Amino acid sequence: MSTTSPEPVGLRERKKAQLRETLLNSGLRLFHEKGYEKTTTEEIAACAGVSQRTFFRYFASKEDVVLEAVEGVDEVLCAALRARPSDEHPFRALRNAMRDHWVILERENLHLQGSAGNFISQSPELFEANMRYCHRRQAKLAEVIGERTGVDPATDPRPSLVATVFFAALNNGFQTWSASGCTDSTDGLLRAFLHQLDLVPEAVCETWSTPGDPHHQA
Amino acid sequence: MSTTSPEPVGLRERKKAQLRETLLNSGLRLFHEKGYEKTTTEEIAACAGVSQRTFFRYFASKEDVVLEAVEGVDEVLCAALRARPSDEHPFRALRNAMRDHWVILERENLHLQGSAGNFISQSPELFEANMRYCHRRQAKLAEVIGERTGVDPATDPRPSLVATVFFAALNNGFQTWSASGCTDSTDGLLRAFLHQLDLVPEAVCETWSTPGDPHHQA
DNA sequence: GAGATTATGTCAGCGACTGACAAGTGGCAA
DNA sequence: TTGCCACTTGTCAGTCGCTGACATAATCTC
Repeated sequence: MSTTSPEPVGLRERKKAQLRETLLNSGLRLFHEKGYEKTTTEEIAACAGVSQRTFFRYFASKEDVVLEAVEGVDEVLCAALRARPSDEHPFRALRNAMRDHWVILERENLHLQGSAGNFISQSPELFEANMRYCHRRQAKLAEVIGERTGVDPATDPRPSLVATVFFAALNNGFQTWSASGCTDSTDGLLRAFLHQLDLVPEAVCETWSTPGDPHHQA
Repeated sequence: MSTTSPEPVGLRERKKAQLRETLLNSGLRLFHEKGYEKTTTEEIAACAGVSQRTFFRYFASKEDVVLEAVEGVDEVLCAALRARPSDEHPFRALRNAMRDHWVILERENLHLQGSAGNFISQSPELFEANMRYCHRRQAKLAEVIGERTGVDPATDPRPSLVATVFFAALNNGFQTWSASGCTDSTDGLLRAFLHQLDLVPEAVCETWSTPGDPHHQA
């Protein structure tokens, strides 16, 4: 794995971590093959060679399998955000981190988390489910934004607001992308994301361009 | 009801509409009394004097009962938005429509939809569920924004982006409001909403105020 | 190697939700 | 009014996500 986690020492802990990953892989693979809805938790468990009950001892819900994968992706995004110059405006930094993060994901595309991100993007079935995660995910992003700007997300609502708006724009981008056929795999999606992010200022404070001119360059 | 719907003519249709409303009222009342999670669909059905199966013939899911009520509230919001001067910036108009809409809701507070809105606000249990509706709800808002600005939401992504960001800010406001005790019923919530909405420009494009000065007047 | 922890399987059960079938009710024409 | 048709409803059985309880088996500790 690319994510740095402390290596478990005992045999028991090693087996546990191993089973968790087996379950995760089984779930993602089945979701990819048959679709999220058509995959049952029993199948995931059977695929990993354990009982359904054991599956639920490792994952609180079926959705959590997806969330687990997404969190891996988010870690890369947070790292990319931390790497941005600290004088960049938070939202702009997030936008640029998104672009950087995409490159990193593509570079490490062999990793599971990366393919999980793709698979979520490719399955409109998961779009709504993905939205549900956002408010869990935004907390982490808000944390990093708080670090960058030197404010405490617990007292200042702005970091989480930035994160929330960021995900909102992403969701919108995903919608337009999937509405427009979503033929190309990842490149078009990134473009859609960046496009939405760049439209946000106009959508909330800048001059709203004339209706006769709906198009404009990125 | 405050919502204008064509009166059903036949006895059959009238009974149907009546049962639908009975189920809706039963659901909302039980949610309010026992909480959303602790209310079963069987109880709602029994409370309305029908079988569970019949409940699911009127509502696709338990969540849809809440959505139904929220949609009533959204209609008021859309009307308030239409009433705003057309030269107002879409996001600003939405923000002001929110304030107007609140007044209307309070004035018609005896109506069911209004109390439903309150009840959702008061139940943190429903916050996550509420988020799920947003992307259904935003489509309607985007429609009205499209009317106002003279662009087609199907081709121009900005109306739905405005709506998405609007709901994102609202969600954030709800979070901070419920995190801070949520003692006052509705007035504090409106203030939290407006506060978040007013922070959005700063969060995405304007100057990010210094960390040493976390507070600022509304 | 014995005893205490911990992980797992099995089983039974709840609640949301669905399909199928039978029975009741309203609408309408002869 | 009668009789037929469409529609609505209840009942039943079943699926799936998810959980608690208990017994068994694996691991860890001494």
